[in-house]
Amino acid sequence: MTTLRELARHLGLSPATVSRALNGFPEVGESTRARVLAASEKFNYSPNQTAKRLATGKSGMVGIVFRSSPGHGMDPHFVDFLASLSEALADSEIDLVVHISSPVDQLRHYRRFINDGIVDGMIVSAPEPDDARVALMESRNVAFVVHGRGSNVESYAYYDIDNDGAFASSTTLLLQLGHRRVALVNGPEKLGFSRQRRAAFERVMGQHGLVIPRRFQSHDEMTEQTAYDRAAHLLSAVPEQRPTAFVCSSTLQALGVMRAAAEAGLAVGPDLSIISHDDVLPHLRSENFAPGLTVTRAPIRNAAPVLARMIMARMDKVPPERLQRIDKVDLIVRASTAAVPKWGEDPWQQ
Amino acid sequence: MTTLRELARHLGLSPATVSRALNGFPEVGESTRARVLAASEKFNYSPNQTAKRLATGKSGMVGIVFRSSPGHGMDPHFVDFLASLSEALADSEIDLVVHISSPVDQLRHYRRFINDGIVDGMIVSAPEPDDARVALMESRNVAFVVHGRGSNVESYAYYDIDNDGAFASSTTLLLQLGHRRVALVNGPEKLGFSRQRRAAFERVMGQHGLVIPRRFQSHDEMTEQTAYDRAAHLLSAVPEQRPTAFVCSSTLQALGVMRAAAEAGLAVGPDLSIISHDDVLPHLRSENFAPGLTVTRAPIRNAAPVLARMIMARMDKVPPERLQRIDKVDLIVRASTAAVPKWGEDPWQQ
DNA sequence: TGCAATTTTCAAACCGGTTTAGGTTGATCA
DNA sequence: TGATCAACCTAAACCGGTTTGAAAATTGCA
Repeated sequence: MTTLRELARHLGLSPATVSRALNGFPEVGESTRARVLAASEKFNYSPNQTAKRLATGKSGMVGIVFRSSPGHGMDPHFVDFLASLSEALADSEIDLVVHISSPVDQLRHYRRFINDGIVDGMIVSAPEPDDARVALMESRNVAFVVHGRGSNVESYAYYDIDNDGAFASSTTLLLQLGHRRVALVNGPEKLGFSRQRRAAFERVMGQHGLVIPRRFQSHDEMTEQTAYDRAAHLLSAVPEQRPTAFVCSSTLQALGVMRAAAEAGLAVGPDLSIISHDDVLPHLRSENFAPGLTVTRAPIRNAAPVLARMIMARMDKVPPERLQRIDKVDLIVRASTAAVPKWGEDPWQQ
Repeated sequence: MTTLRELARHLGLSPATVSRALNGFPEVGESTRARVLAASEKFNYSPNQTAKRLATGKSGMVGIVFRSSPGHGMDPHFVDFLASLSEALADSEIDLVVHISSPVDQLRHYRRFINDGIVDGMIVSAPEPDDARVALMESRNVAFVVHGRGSNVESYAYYDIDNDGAFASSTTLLLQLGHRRVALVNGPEKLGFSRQRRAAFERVMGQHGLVIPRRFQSHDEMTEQTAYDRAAHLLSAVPEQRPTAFVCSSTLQALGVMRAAAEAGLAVGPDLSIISHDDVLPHLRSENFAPGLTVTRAPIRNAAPVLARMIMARMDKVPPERLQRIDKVDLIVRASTAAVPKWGEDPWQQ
């Protein structure tokens, strides 16, 4: 391992000049810079990152903490997000330090990242309205960006999709098709995006004078199995008490509902409409479902490059208000949605 | 942020003593140590990791590079491994730096980790016989441990499962049940574990005088879809040219074969036997398959704590020969394997 | 040619820990 | 009482970069 000092000695220059030459400072003569660059190449010099960090006070690392519930493994959404994020950051020579922990231990990992000065930025996923992680980072003055929003009035840097627009469109479509008994299969109740989605759903339904009984909204882990359980239960009711349409928060959940529909002998489309939000996971292509699934589409991968840019901007002290972005989502209609069947035209009976 | 020097000033001690007191050196008086600990608590002192690293020359970080093929996302095996590894390392205050890259870019990431002194150890997955990553790390004298073995005669530290034993048992079981036309659905050809599995399969078949035609062994990415394609093709042949049993390298592949069997109108068990290796992924429980899948079982999560201990030992210069472990795997028989049907008792016709 | 203005380079301090090589104590022993 | 030794503590060097403040070299202009 060549050090900067050695390189300087070989060149008959001071470490200061070599450092400046390598980092592109303007106060170095062009011929000198060329010599330095050549020598650094020749001696295969590569600056010690740790020393650099100590001197500059920047670690060049960004931290991220994923949740993994004990028996469940990691949410495929997180996995896809992680993969695309790693790619997006690699271009900027930023390294990603990943911790995976149970939901309860999250804060412990954040503290470690922050107290020990391991990273100079954090990326937060799936925030809640008054998120403890956010509060911690704000009090410590750590740069961070958020994937999603805890509420509609956050002051931090975030990238979010237009959950409100997405679920308003979905709900409106179902209403236009004549559906009245629509059930919502949502994500965990506390999470920001779940709230946004639920609010949009209830608002649009409300505007049509429809009130959704409690049991036709569920807030759970977003797995195929829990959605299946939920849907199977609802579909086991007598026809006039069954939903004629489901709005799901993820394609995994939609799969669960489709399985329940199949078991109940209902044809998806003609007998039962299903619509879902689609984060476009690699192994789960909604266009290949049978029948093709109507979705609001917003690839989770799109978030990565944006958040990568944002965290770098935040580490350069760009004010967070400048770093807030909400992307529209597309509504893609396929065969899983159709006009309400005759037997299902009445709204819920309270 | 309190520094060590500030803490020392408050205590009327030298930084050296404080450092020693905090790190448990014996040459510090017990009363002094107590005072230091109390003060460090009171001032909420936490040593700057970067400074520590520079001084000690250790980074306290371990690197890992995962492959993610473009359209495919990350292999669920890797994901599960990552999650358990992160947990295992967290206990030792070791941080995991994760890069995710396409297979071709792997070496570039390894170089970055090593040249820039980001990590002081690497964890390698799915090695090949003359693995370029291994060669790089050996030439640079970097600590590393390997999940799996490139060949049976490696000198590095590794944790592997007894692939040979597993696939020998599976193959033997099928032969005992009367099967002769057994097809192998294996992982990528170059990888160490694929070679071990194939070798065991061919050896046991050979011992019974059976030679497997080329087209009845496939080496591919381990996805449901490719296994389905492969099996569907084989099962489309006339009955006397069809395999009566499949040996799969992962439960994902077994799912693909089961799907192909269903479409070919074959009942898994009575008409077609399927056996698979099972890494016990959280969402894919082989006991819940219909019918239950006969497997050789070795949870991939078991590897994490072992490898975590090993990499720490390697960083402490424990010689790699001491750090080699191969775990036996269990053969669990369920309903997916049964005696060969009458129409399938003849071996392959060349 | 002379002197100020501008470039270019350098010595030294700094980041915040660890570690080496010595110093002080006070107790022990002859 | 003075020498010896352990126990405890400290000053200063060190890790390998960056950055400040000033000096040296070059250039511009009268």
